[in-house]
Order: sequence, then structure tokens, then C-alpha cells
Amino acid sequence: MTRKPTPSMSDVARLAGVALGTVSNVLNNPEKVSTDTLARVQSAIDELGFVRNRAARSLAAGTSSTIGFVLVDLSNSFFVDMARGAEEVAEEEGMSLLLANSDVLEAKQKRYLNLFDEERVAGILLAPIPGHPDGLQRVRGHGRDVVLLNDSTDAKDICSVVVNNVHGGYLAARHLIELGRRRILFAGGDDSLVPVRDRRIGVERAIAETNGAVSLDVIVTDEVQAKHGREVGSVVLSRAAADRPDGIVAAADLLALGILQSLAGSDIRVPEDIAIIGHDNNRAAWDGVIPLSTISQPGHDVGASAAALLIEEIRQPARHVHKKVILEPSLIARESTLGR
Amino acid sequence: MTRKPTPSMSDVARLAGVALGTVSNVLNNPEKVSTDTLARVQSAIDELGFVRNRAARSLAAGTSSTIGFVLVDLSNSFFVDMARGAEEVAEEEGMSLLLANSDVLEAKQKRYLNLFDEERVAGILLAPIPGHPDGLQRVRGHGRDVVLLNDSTDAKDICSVVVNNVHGGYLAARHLIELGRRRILFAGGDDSLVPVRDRRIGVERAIAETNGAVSLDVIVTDEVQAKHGREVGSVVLSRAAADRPDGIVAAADLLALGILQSLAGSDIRVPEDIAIIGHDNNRAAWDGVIPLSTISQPGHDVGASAAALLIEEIRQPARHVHKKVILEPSLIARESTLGR
DNA sequence: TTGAAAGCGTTACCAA
DNA sequence: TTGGTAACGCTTTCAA
Repeated sequence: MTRKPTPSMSDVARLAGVALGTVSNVLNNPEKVSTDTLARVQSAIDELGFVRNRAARSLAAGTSSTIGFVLVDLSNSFFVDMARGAEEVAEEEGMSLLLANSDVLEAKQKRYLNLFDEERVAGILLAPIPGHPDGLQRVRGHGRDVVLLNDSTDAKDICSVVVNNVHGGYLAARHLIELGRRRILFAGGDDSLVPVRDRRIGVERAIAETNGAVSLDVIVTDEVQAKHGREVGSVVLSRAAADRPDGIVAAADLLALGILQSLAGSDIRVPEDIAIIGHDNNRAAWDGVIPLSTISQPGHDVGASAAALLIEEIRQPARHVHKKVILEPSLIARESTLGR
Repeated sequence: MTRKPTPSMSDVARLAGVALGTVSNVLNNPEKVSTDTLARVQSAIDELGFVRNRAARSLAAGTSSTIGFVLVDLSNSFFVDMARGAEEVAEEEGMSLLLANSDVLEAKQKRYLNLFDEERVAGILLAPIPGHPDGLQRVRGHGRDVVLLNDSTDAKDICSVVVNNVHGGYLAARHLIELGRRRILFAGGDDSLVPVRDRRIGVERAIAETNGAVSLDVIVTDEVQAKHGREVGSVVLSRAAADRPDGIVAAADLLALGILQSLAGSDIRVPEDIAIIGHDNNRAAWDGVIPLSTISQPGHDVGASAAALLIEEIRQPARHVHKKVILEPSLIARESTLGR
């Protein structure tokens, strides 16, 4: 099979018997071309199977219409939601969104940031490795527009969109308190995980508002996977009934799920004896045997706002003002707190 | 903030006091440059904060080192696994992988296929919308190399990597049979979903091998979500005990999970009374209260093989032979069939 | 080893 | 409205 060289605009021009610039106009400013020239060029394009060369295009025009999104973890539906939200906005605005997964590896994050930089994309969305917005400064230094998702920086010259995790923790605790729970347990990782720390702070705030009517206990886990939740469950089970909590706020749904699992093997009933609420609205959570109440992250909106911010920055650099957008999570109550 | 224009190679050349071609050599053939010229150019690059322009690069060189992966559904971990597998291989081979999510929408699939085509990527990986490898022929026609994932076509001039779903169904049924189950139920969507159909065929094959010792019953669901599984559960519960299956093969894990949920509310014990096995090894499955046995899709390997095939095709078009690679799924037995 | 110059396929401008 | 032509930033000969 002989592979014909890809036809170029000049091939099209020759076949249609017009000048090169005219072909360009047919593609980019069709209204500036007479009807029959347009038709002639169009059929030449079809006949040749011509496909625009974006490399040449963006080189000549000095602009690109694609946005690069470097995200930390595709296995986490929160980030996939962001991608979807960003994609919708980008599409509405006539831009395309390309994804790169850093997979929680600094080296990859740096590589892809650099790739998009070399690619001269119109702008970059970055959901960085927690606490590692590396390479960001480099890219910023090159004048490329960047918006941070689910993370923020002290730098004032960059937009970011984050979720109010403090409020998330607060909502979770309030929910349990309103259901009449008086001995609350917060389970989560240590303070190095900022979202976890914020959620705990929110919980503490809700507890404080009760003026001592509700007690708070905290168990710090190594991570926030189901496995660690099962460990929390064992600890709870090992206590005398009177010392057990009647409500648990877990810093993540998988953690909550683990707790649910270990409690399922005992005579403790959920939510009658212990109500449980998690965070993130993972699919794993609501598809469980006991659907888990949770604090839902507005992933879709995070992505959409970030993309909107980025596009504004790209299109109106002069009037654009850098800002930090804070989105609110919301409560989704299911069986693990409400019962059937 | 005044935004300096991005420096180019000629700026670097001027600052370093060398010719343009020398700078290019420093970047691409450093061994052809004397040590001190190299150092001088390097420091000029650093001083200016120079970043290669890939558009110009690929335009001039006529080649690209990025691969585009258009995938159908980022919410499905199977495809995310493929992306990860493909990324690993691409990275080893010095290429970058960019992702685009078609989100089960034909229009988007076409758009992104076209984008990568215009971008003149080195090659394209496509995990198409089931039964809709649209736009594929167009892209292929332009001479771009494409490899199909989790789908195949009659066309002989294209590589594809698929999973042997018939074998998956067979493995699932064999597992139940070996555990002593004699009344098997297969639950899944209708035949328009090829993977589901294939799994059913595999189950039928395993049943046939028993020469009538094991019976098969089939329930066709609208889709394969947890919700539909709960419906299947109700049907089973509504039957007289003697008419109930003692083993269920579900075409997907979410479906199995739904069945598990509705059975949990009854006095039927899993797996003592009914053993259940799903398909796909979704996280939702193994994080459940009763860890679900499942047939695991080799997503990672599908992605890795596809990327390897694509890169071979890109690098050695002459000696490359198009092939269809069939990967085998494997059994992961957990509590829902084995018990504790 | 280094330098100079010819493309690569577009866009954008100016003249016709 | 159309045609011609100079960039765009790089790679790749070919000479020096």
C-alpha cells in the first residue's frame, strides 16, 4: 500500500485554480469568499481528502485553540468529573480539551506541563499533586496561562478553584447532630493532607457550636482507603458499648465503606446504633449494600469554573483579574444515616 | 505585567554567539557539538528561559512524538487502566500520551479523532463507542496509524486488541460449577452489547460441557447498572426456593452488586445459598461489604499491547504486520463465591 | 565542528 | 473578492 503524502493547502489551491490565501479564507473566513469559488475549493478539499495541519496553523497564527489539562489521578472520579465539566465549557467556547494523567508522580506532572508548554497550548488547567504544584512556576514564567484546580497557591497572579472542605466537614457533623447524635467520631488521615485537615476543622466547628452537648473523638489513620476504615471499625468494636460513638464522620467514602464493612460483621446496626457519613460521593459509596451518606464534591463545577476562568484569561488578558473561586460541597443523605 | 515574547532558537543563537543550526544540534544531537559551545548554548537557553516550540518542530521535521488516545468512558476503570498501560509503554519508548474522552458521544469521538489527525500525531489509539468506530476510516484514509482497543473491525489493515469475553463467561461459569452449583442463572443485557453476548456464550459453553448436569436460566436486563441488578434480585426472591438458582453469573460487577444488595435484605445467604460472580473487577466490587468474585479484564495489558503495536507500526511501517491480539481475562475469587 | 540557507504548511497583510 | 508574499520557529542539508 503506497501511502500518499498528505495534501496541503497549496495542493488544494492548485486543483481549485485559486491562490493559497483564498483556500485559507475558505477555511477561516468563508464569508469573504464568493459562493462559487467557495464551492470549487470545497470540492477540491473533498477530492484530495485535505486535512488542516494544526502545527503549521498555530505556528503561523501564533495561537492555539486547545487547552491542556494535567490531572493527578484518573482513578478518582472527582477528577474525572472536573475533566467533564471543563470539557463542556471548553467545547461551548470552541476549544478542545486534551488530558494528561500525572498519576501522582511529580516527574510525570512536570513532563506533561512541559509538553503542553512546548505545544504552545492556549492555556493549562492543573489539578496538581497535593502540595506539589512543581513546574508550575516554570510554565507560568513562560507566560502561559494556568488555572489551578483543587489546590491553591500564595501567588496572586494565578487563578484557582477550590472546594470549601471546612464547610464539608461542618455539613457532615451538623447532619449527624441534627439526627440526634451526641458522641461523634471523626476518622481520617493526619494534617499533612490539607483536605482532611480542613474537614476535621469543619467538624470541630460544628461540635463547638453545641456548647458541649456533643462530644468529639478523633482517630487518625495512615491513609483513607477501605482497609484503614476496617481498622477504625475494629477499634470501635473493641470498645465498651458506652464508649462507642453514635455517629461517625469519615474523611473519605472508602474509609467510611471500610468502617461499614467491619461493623456489618457485628451486632451494631447502621444507622440505628451508629450513623456514618463519608466524603466525596464516590460511586463505590452509593452502590454499596447500605448506601452511604456523603458530602458531595462539586467536581463538575470545579472543572467548569476553572475552564471559564482560563478562557477569560486567554481572551481578555487585559481586563482579567486573578481570583480564587471557592465552591461549596453539599450533603447527600442516604441510608447510612437516615435508615430505610 | 509586560509579557515578554517567548524566546526562539535564534534568540538563543544570538545570545550564545552561534548559528541557529548549532542550537538545534545542541538540542537534538548534543554529541555533534563541542563541549564549550554546548555549555555556552545551554546557559543561553537557561538565561532566556527558552522552550522548544513543538509546532515548529513537528512542522519542520514532519514527525511528532505524541500519541493520541480517544477513549469512550473515563468513568469506567477498565479504560483508565488501558490509559495507564498505554502510557507506560509510550513513556518507555520516549513518546507522550494525550487523552481525549468521547464520553460515549459519537460527535465527540469524531471531533477528537479529527483533532489528533490535524495535530499530525504519530499515531492514534481508539477505544471506540461500542459498534461505532466512526470517523475511523476517514482518519485511516489520511494515512494515520490507528490501533483499536476493546473492539475490532473486519478491516484487515488495522491492528486491534480485544478481550476474550467468551472465555470470561466460561471461566465464571466453570468456577461456580466447580464449587458444586447446579442451577445457574446468567443476568445481563441483550445481545446488542457484544461483550455481554460473548459472556453469555461462554457461560452456555461451560453449561453444555456438563451434559445436562447443570441447568442454565437467563434473565435479560435493560442495562447493567446496580439498579437493574436489584430488579434481578427481586425476581429471584419472588420465586419458590426450589426454583431459585444456586449460582449467578452477572455480566457486570455493578449488576452483581445490585443483586447482592437486594439479597442482603432477605434470608438468602451469599454464597451459601447463592454464589455470585460478576465481570470487570470494578473497584465498587471489591470494596463492598461482601467482596465480589469477578472476572478481571486485563485493561492494563490491553493498553500496553495496543501502544506497543502502534509504536511498531509507526517505526517500522514496512515490516509491520497488522494483527488482532486477543487477551484473556482471569478469575478473581472472593467472598461472594468462596465465603469467608 | 560550525554556519548559512532552503524548506515545512499555515496565516496575515497588501496590492491588484 | 482575489492573488502574491513575507513571516512563524524549527530541522536539515550542504559548504566552509
